[in-house]
Amino acid sequence: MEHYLVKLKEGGFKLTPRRQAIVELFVDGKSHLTPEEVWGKLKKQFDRCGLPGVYRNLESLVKCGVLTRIQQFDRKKHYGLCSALHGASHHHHITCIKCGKVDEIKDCAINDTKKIKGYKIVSHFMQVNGVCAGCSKG
Amino acid sequence: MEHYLVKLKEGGFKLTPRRQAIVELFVDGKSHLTPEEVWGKLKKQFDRCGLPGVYRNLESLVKCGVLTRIQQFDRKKHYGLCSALHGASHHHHITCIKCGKVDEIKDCAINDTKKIKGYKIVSHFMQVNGVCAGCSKG
DNA sequence: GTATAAATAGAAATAACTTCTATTTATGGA
DNA sequence: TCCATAAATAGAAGTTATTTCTATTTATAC
Repeated sequence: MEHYLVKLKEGGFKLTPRRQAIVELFVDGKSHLTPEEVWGKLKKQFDRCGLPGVYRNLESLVKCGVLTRIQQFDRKKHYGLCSALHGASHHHHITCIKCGKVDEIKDCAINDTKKIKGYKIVSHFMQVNGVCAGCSKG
Repeated sequence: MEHYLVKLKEGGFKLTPRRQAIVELFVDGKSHLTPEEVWGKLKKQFDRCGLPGVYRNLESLVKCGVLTRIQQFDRKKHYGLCSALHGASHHHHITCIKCGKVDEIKDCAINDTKKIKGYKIVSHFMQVNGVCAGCSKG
């Protein structure tokens, strides 16, 4: 938890109660959330609480490396905790389609210096969806 | 071109002028397009032409395997030609960020029978963005 | 404490996409 | 070649997620 708040400050962002609460949601919940879901949970803690603020904070948290955006083929934004400790070691995410848990995949065939089919690679995105050990048992 | 129209019919879809024109756009343009972009080009060919029809047709073309959806981190849908001949051989896409050209990547470390970190893999998505040979020269 | 810029709520606006209804059209069979 | 049918269509209206705007509040550095 501490670690994430440090990242926020390092990114030049202020440490507000809203932001702390949002980070806590992700740390405790261990799942990925949409802005609306975050808002729903946040409203329980704060009397007055605006959805636009949630959107802005989620993007701020992405900018300073606390969260990562996750692609789903719906029209919503999805965010998950980016738990790569100590900076930007290259990794992707695997998401449990039952409970929403997000884990990391460290090994990845792509790296941005490699060339594929004559393309100079600029960036890449990978996401794996599956059922986690816990949910498989259930 | 012919090949794609066959796929449409095989999928139980009618072969309408709209659909042929849409497929042609992708075949000729060799790039990925948003529904709005498709609509813009289509309006030049057809006097009356509705945007909802474009959305529906693009989804139909995905269903029969002619097009594939491509993820970008904007709020728009993106479609590209799915040029895997003769059925669903597993592949991903590499997109040129300059000209929008889409190519295929055949080798992929992930396959859906494998297990990662205890997860039973259900599906995965990969996209690579780069600059193609042609655009690198320019 | 106080000045400052950043963060905030709430309202209003935007943009992308979807649904609905009536009309038109591709297609397979007579 | 004509006809019946279900599918495809346009255009209008609706929906939903996200963004912008304005005035107010608040974290932080001094």
